[in-house]
Amino acid sequence: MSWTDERIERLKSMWAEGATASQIAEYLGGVSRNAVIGKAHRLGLEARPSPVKPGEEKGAAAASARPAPAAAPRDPVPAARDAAELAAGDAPTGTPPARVTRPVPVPQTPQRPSAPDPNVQYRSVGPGGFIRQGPGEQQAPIPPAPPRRLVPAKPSPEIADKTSLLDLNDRICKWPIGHPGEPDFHFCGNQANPGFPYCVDHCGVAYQAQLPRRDRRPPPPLPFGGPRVR
DNA sequence: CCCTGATTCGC
DNA sequence: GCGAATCAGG
Repeated sequence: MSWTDERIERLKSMWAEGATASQIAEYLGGVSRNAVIGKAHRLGLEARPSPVKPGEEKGAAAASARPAPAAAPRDPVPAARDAAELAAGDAPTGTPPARVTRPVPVPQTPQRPSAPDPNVQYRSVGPGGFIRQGPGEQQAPIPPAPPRRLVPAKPSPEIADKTSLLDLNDRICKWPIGHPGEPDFHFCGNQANPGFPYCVDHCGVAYQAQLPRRDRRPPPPLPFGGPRVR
C-alpha cells in the first residue's frame, strides 16, 4: 500500500484531530502504526504529546544507569570535522588524521558453556547434523554429497508387522493400541466397520447405546487423555 | 503485559 | 521515502 494523496490527507486530518497512530493505521489499512508515525514525521506534522521525553538528561545518574549501548553512536559528520582540521592547517603532510572508526563487535568468550552466544551460529551440515561456528571462524566449503537415493527408514521391529500411522485408511480400524510415543504404538488394523473408523469390535467399545439415566454406568477409562501411570 | 509516540537505520 | 525495530514512558 502506498501513500496516495488521499491517504496522506486522511493521515493529516486524523493526526490533527488527535487520533492515535494505531487508529489511523487501522482506518487506512495496509499500513502499520510505525508507518503512520514515520510518515507523520516526514510530513512534518506537529509532534504529539509523547510518553517519551527526548531531552532532559538526568545527568550522571542517567549516564551511569544505562551504559553506552554496544552499537556506538555514529560519528557526527566526520567529513566536516576533517575539513575543520584541514582548515586549521596543523595537519602534517603525510600524516592522515586519525580516523574514528566504528568499533567492531567483539565476540565474547562465553564464561559458561551453557551461555548462549548470539555470535555463534549453528550451520547445518546435512540432515540432523550441525556444527557450531563463531563469526570469525572459517569453514571450507562442504563438497556436495555424492548423490544418494533416499529410502524409507526401516520400521522398528516392534511395529514391523503392525499397523502404523502411515498404514491407516478408511477401510481399516484406527483404534489405537498402546500410546503415542511408545515404541510399539500402533493401530488395530482390522477391517473397519463400513462407515465407521473402527472395526466391529472396537465400534462396540467406542459407541454405546444411550441408556436411561438411571441405568448409566460410569464411563470406562478412555484410551487417551486419562492420567498416565509410569 | 498492554498502550503510546520518537527515533534509528537498512532497504 | 518507507517502515520494521527499538526505545522509553504511562
